[in-house]
Amino acid sequence: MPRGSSAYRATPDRPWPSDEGCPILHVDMDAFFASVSTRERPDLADKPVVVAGGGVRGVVSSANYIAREYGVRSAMPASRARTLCPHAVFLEPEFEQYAAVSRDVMALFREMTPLVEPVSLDEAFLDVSGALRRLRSTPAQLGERLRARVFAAHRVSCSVGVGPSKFIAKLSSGLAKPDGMVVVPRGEVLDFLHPLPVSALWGVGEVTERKLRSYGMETVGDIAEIPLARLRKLVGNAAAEHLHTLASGVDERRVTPHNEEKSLGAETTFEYDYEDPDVLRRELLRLSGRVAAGLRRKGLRARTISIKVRYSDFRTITRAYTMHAATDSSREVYRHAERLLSTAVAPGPIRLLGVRTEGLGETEHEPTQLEFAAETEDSWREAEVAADKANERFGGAMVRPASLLSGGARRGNNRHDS
DNA sequence: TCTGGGGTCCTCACGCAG
DNA sequence: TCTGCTGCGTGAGGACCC
Repeated sequence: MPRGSSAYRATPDRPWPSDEGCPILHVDMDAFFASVSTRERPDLADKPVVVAGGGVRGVVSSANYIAREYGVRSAMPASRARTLCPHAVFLEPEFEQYAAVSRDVMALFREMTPLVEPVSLDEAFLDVSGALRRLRSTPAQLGERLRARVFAAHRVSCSVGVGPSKFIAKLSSGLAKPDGMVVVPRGEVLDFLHPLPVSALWGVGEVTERKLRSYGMETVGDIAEIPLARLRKLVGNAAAEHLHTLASGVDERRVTPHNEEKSLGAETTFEYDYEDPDVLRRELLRLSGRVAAGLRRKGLRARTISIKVRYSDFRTITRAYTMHAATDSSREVYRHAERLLSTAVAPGPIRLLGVRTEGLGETEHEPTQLEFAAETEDSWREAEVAADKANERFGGAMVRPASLLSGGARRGNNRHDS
């Protein structure tokens, strides 16, 4: 950007730029997992720290800013991170702790405004338009107050972007990192936006960036200028509309506190590739149980069951089956997943297996016609609900199918298998 | 370098029905 | 009766996000 991101920051001799008409805040925790895992460890304060899943196939979940100076990035294979920064301290992720801190931080946000939309454990959008008068503050003042409160309560820093829309607020928080705040005035959106590289647009990843660059489009301004019809030919209708609108500084998406879930799944990468049908079936049973338990916990049922298989050469396939009636039964999910695996998947060494459920709807306790036909289904479900309660009470998977009691596959980075 | 896990959304192909 | 068109549901795959 011509003015540089510093133009949108406050300095000791210059106040914040105008935040009038900028009610959207994007709050992003700085190197969240690494920060939480090291906040009780002053001995690690000046050392590179990498949080990465265990196993030979783990990837980096988070790296502190010292490790990033060596080129370590999240989603990078842990083996690569070790090569780049051999003296870094590698920590196992502590997901329960991250989730607990995240819950508390989101609760802090909700004290300011009910319009909080969590994006992930470590970031959220806030619409503070209703809170301005009540708290007698401007958006920038609220942003600074939030940052101070989060640090005081949890000793982890966060960055805040303030803007007229979600997209601008999100870009701003990225520029504010680490531990800062950026305000982009409503009247300066296009000046801010147009010099940025095309990859700054939400929805432009590696592939689309390559494509756009190959047609000479380097900046967001280039996207705004190109005729929509030409952009459609390049990236398809929906993406073209989306990119063109964002590049013109328009983003009318609201902050929505409750988004309905569209799918629920679980997958696992094995430490070694497996081909043995018994091992694969056991893993499928475990994954089906986890997914169905998740459905029951959330009061949901699914109509479509799909499985995902990644072969040793990284070729990935999915196979799906849609049922007449929705289910939340582990047994039912497994039955369809197993049939897909045995009939629709070519044999070969497999590194990843996944189960996903889609077409979600809320649980209706009135049994469906088909469930009447399947006389035993209700009693199975009752047994599964009882098992859920036992697992909830005693923690972990205390109650599980007998076939899971021994001889499982060696799994890699199992995030939720505590 | 050798690639996790949990998601959303889009495109395209195909079968089916009107 | 056959063909083309259109809309819809489904399935598969891919790109992208955190």
